[in-house]
Amino acid sequence: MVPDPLATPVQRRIAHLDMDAFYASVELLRYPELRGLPVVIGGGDNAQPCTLEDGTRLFSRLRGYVGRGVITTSTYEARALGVFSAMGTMKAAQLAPDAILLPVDFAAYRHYSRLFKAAVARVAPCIEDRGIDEIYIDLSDLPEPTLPLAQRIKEAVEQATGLSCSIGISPNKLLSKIASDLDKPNGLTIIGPGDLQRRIWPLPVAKVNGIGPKANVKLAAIGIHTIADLAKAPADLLQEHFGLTYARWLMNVAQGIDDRRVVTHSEPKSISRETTFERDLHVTRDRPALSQVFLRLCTQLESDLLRKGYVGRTIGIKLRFDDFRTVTRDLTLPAYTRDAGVIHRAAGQCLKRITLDHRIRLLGVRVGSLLPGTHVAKEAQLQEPRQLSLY
DNA sequence: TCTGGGGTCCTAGGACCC
DNA sequence: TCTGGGGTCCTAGGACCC
Repeated sequence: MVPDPLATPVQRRIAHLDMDAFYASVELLRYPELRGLPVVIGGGDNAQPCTLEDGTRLFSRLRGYVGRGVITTSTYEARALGVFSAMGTMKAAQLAPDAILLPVDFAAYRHYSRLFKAAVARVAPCIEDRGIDEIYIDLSDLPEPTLPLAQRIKEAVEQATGLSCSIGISPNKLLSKIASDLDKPNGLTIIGPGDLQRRIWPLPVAKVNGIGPKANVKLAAIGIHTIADLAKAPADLLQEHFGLTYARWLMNVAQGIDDRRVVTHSEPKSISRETTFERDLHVTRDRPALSQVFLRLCTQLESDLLRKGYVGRTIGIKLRFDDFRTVTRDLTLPAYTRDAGVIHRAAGQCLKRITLDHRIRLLGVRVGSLLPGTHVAKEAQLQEPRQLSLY
């Protein structure tokens, strides 16, 4: 039977679950003696703690950090000192020189990510992955009342990982995402009818997922700071500054309207590798170093594609210059590939199209237009390296 | 004290085809 | 010879997110 498009949509029940200070919390499982201290994650391997013969551990401090790293996560104690995600580590060292610095350990975070997602799935299986530390969950088809259900999910996560999370629940992703942040850490916030004006409207517009720094500045310039301001804003004013599409979306946001589904499966579109150099490299003088990194990125991509089972046919490069200007070039090949040599040659073609008149800060290589590799073996011919020298 | 690495989506212009 | 649309693919840049 065809669903009636005019039928009243059933109220959904969508949860957003966000792990609390995820990377830092995983590190605290491993180093419990750091609980209660300001700790930041973002060091390189030289920030690795060392263990003395008597078993006591020595930790690096932020003081004296030199390099181009950024903080990926900080404990709530470090946040109290003004240290937040994405802040340059050298700046963080100014603010909190005595904070503990730990290196990032993605393998460990991925492990705990799998654990918490599996635990949630046993309670509520309709899950959308939103990265390593957060998910959306569609609870609509579960019979249990919202509050005990949410508590059961939090307990399942705690049991499986020893970690706490914050959950927001509302009829849609937009509001649930905002809600999960309202009572962190270890929060549980349910947004029901009538809560929009009381709990959402007073918030700054930047709390909305999709309003980033640029849009925030533009909104502030026309006197819109809170979501209530946005709700009061005339439609034509918004349209004048943001265009029809984005203006409509903004107006829906202010009314708490969002029809996006919870997407339980998606295929990757691109895979990339990039690196920022410790110092900006000179195109000719540092040629050997640049070439070596360029080749390494391509071989890493080959193994990423192999491990994940994909081939791609759009090869792209990304350069960031010393003035932070970023340029990209890409090239679509006639056949799919995962071969490092093929990627390297195509990326080399891309590189030739860029005027290199500044030192280079970052180099990246990307493979897009991905297809699952097993399918391609039948449907499209994998390009052999020898054939590629024709290009 | 300049700002990581891995992604997605959107826009917009040009090529090319019908 | 001039003037059209529509549709798709490719490319570059930018905003945004975790």
